[in-house]
Amino acid sequence: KKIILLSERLIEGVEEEGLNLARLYIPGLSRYYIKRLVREGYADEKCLRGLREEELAKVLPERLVKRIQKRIKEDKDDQEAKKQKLIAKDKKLENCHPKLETCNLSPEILPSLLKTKNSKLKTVLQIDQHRPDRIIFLGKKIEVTSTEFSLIYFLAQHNNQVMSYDTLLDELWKDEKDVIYRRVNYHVFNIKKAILKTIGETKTNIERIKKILVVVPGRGIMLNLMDNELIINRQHAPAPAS
DNA sequence: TACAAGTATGCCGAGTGACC
DNA sequence: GGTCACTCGGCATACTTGTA
Repeated sequence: KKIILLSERLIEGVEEEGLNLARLYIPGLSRYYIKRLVREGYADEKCLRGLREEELAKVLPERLVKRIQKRIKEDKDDQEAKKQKLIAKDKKLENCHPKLETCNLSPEILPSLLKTKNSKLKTVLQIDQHRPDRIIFLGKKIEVTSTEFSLIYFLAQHNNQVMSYDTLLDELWKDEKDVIYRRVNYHVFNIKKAILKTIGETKTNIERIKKILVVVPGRGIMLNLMDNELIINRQHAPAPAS
């Protein structure tokens, strides 16, 4: 246990007290800033959650503060969404399978009994909120920048919906007034390039990427995946064997 | 712990090519 | 010819890393 802890410290370059913060994998939260946070007594996500923006800004640069606040907000929203989803699922199960009610099975087990054939389809895109430095495409890790991650994450949250340039600009650059659609294009292009570089720049792959990251001329951009082809993880996921 | 140097990132301007 | 998507090079800034 001590050796595991030590190697984790070596990898992250922080003291033991800073490991909880390092495990958040927030881009820009380097060992230097982790140390500053620990020194101020903010050693984990819980501490950060209780902090106001102004307090965080005393220790960290504004840009990093915004990034942390955004992560905390998304975590909160996600927990709420999961709760609602579970409630809805339970209700659905009660209606469709009245007999199961009498089996004393937990709500966690019930859904697995009702899996459809579709759930066996291969995952195309996997996004882990705690690893904003990469996405997983067809089982392969693809490194992305924080902006690229935010973009793909937003598109994934609105899978199969054309997101207009205005919406994307509002969402990703809400504090800036002079952003132009070229920025969006630039990052979309970078994502495509990174994916193709990893999976291979063949004609088939190029076509496939075009069908998945659809640019609708004059309207916007859409992520086009089946529900079962897309996984958005909010928890630590095991690394793929690539 | 602090700082200098190196690296990564984000952005813009400009250019190209495809399509209508 | 106009519009749009894509690409590249260069620059400023933010961030990371090595080290005294």
